[in-house]
Amino acid sequence: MREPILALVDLPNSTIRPAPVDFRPMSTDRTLTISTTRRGTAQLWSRTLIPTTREAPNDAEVPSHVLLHRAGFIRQVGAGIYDYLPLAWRTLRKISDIVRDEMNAAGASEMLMPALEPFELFKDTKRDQTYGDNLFRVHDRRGRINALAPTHEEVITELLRGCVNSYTQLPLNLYQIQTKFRDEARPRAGLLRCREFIMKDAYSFHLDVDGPGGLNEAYDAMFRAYSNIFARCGLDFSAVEAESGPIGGSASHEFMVNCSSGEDTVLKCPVSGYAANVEKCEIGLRPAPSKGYFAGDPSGTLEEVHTPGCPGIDDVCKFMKVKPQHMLKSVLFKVQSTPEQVAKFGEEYILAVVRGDHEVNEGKVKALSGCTDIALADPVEAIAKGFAIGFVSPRAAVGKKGVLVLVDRDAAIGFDDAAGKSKFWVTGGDKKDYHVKHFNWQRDLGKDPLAANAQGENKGGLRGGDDYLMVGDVRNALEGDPSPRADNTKLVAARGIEVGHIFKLGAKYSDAMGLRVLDEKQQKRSVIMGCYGIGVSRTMAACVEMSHDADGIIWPAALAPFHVLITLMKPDDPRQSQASLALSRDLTAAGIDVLIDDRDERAGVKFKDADLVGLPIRLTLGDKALDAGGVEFKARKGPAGAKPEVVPMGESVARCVAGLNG
RNA sequence: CGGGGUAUAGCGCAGCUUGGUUAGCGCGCUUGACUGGGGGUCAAGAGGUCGGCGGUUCGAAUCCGCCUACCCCGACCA
Repeated sequence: MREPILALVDLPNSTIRPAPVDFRPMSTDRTLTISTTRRGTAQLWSRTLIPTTREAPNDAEVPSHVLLHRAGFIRQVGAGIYDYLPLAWRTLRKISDIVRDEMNAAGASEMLMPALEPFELFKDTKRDQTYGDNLFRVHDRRGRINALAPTHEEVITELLRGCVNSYTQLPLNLYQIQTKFRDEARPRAGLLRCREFIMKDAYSFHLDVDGPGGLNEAYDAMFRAYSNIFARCGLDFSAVEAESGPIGGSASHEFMVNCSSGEDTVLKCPVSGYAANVEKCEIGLRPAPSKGYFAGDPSGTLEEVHTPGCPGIDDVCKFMKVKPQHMLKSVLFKVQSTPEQVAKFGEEYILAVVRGDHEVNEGKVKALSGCTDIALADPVEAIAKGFAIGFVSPRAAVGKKGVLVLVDRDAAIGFDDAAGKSKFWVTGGDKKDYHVKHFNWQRDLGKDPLAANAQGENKGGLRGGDDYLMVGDVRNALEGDPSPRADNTKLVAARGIEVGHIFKLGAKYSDAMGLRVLDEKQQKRSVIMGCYGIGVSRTMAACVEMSHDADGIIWPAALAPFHVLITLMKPDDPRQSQASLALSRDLTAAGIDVLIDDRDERAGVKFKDADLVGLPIRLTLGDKALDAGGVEFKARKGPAGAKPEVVPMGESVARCVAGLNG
């Protein structure tokens, strides 16, 4: 067996398995000094676990999954469950450290809550329902149900209820970095959608929304902190307006790592800087048709077409040889009324109509209708009410009480200005297996819909209101749509991976759980909350998605598990190993983390692994460079065929520092 | 939850259609020799409940049934 490199540092000869190396600088002065400067760490490749592989498992498809596996960062344990090996854990720690740094600087305090929670807590906020099957349930020995926490709003609100009762204790911002659990319907894409993942979640508490100490102030501080965090991580990211989703609340922003393989679509205005998730994105002013909405003669006689087994737009288009943009898509929502409301107004529905090639946006339907509590109608129930699901047209609403029709601007066209003729519409036949062509708004809804609206005819509408039909924006924005923030500017689409999300929650959780404080006027007031999440493990994967090449990962210096890899050409050679130890001492003293590849492998293997693992700088120590009194310096990120450069030993630390900062 | 697919050594795969000695191949691993700056060569090895259970059969990796796990598309998704 070859002489271990470690024997170079006076170690007892008796140790078979080498003891940890003392990488501290040799000094005659053994006085302990306290330093606030971070010292880098050094690690021998042969004495840690970095199981690189030439091939990835067949299961891995996305680049981050393949590369994190091949480079020895992660191993899969089960669906959506992974081991974080030493390199991964170092990177995760680096992310967490940056997160802590910025959260603390923004006035938040770190704490830790349990992963296991009594199930009752989720019943209090009805999230046992809204989270549904995504909530992991655990039965204990007494048959009680516990939840594995997917997030901690309930726990922290409950905590605060017990210890905060005066406005003088607010505002507060508390956070934790912890493993979260979600029983995802379909875990996928390696670390990007897991059932167990590491997350930073923060919760802020306020007496007011506005003013000093208010929610808006904390929200803005978190927005800045998040921007700092992702910038310091070295990520290319965008902050975009977002839908707040089932967690509830008003304003919300997502932080997206810009990456073509991302599964979220964002739309950006190149002029104003406005950016939003496709689910949230507003659409700017769309030019109204010259003759007005719904105006235009029929393109022909309303004609029924037998379309057996074609409930979907695609099926009909194929069957009838018509383009989706000539179809009307009608999507039925049911208003979620209380029993009292049902007694007063009956069952109520909203029919959203968009062009066949567009998608209905539920948030916009809520906004335009003024109904915040709606859900896709149950097909069976809807059919019983006379809506032929799959074959519904706007005509289905005519004559029915308690139905509001929302028509997207692009679907409310009667005369096609661009084509210079009446619009040809295909839509549902309102009975199973039939569609109609030559649909015309004015003729087939009985009268000019907007005029009928104004005159209170047609007897539709919600909650006794007058409108039975409204025209507006009820569809998802698309690339090329007008920007809502700049004239004559089109929205541009981009893909991203969500790594952070901040919300203004309001009093949703505090009201549900009775978290109230006494204000200066002795009044009980609901506490206003915000919550702020960062997917730590997802950030690591997103970084790899964003930054890799055919050879492997390319880590930004801030997230690299080690900053510098010293590749020893001949670990057995005393001159080389001695030089590597001296070099690593100097580097760690300068705060640089060093991995020394001391394996007895061929050069090719070591270089391939170096590229795969992707540390920012590789220093190669071999006879060539040593004879020249230096070390070879090569940046991982750089021109593909760049020749390594020999740097004099004395300048190597400075070069590394410069390379890492640059 | 709907649709599709896969399961054979640590990883990637062949064998199955048409059942039949000891289940193969590449990578990796161990030992040795030669090598030594981009996954080297040669030699000798170790490593398998063929995902599980049941059935058919003289005989099952192979045929049949059930189950499980994992992956992909969709639905879903702070």
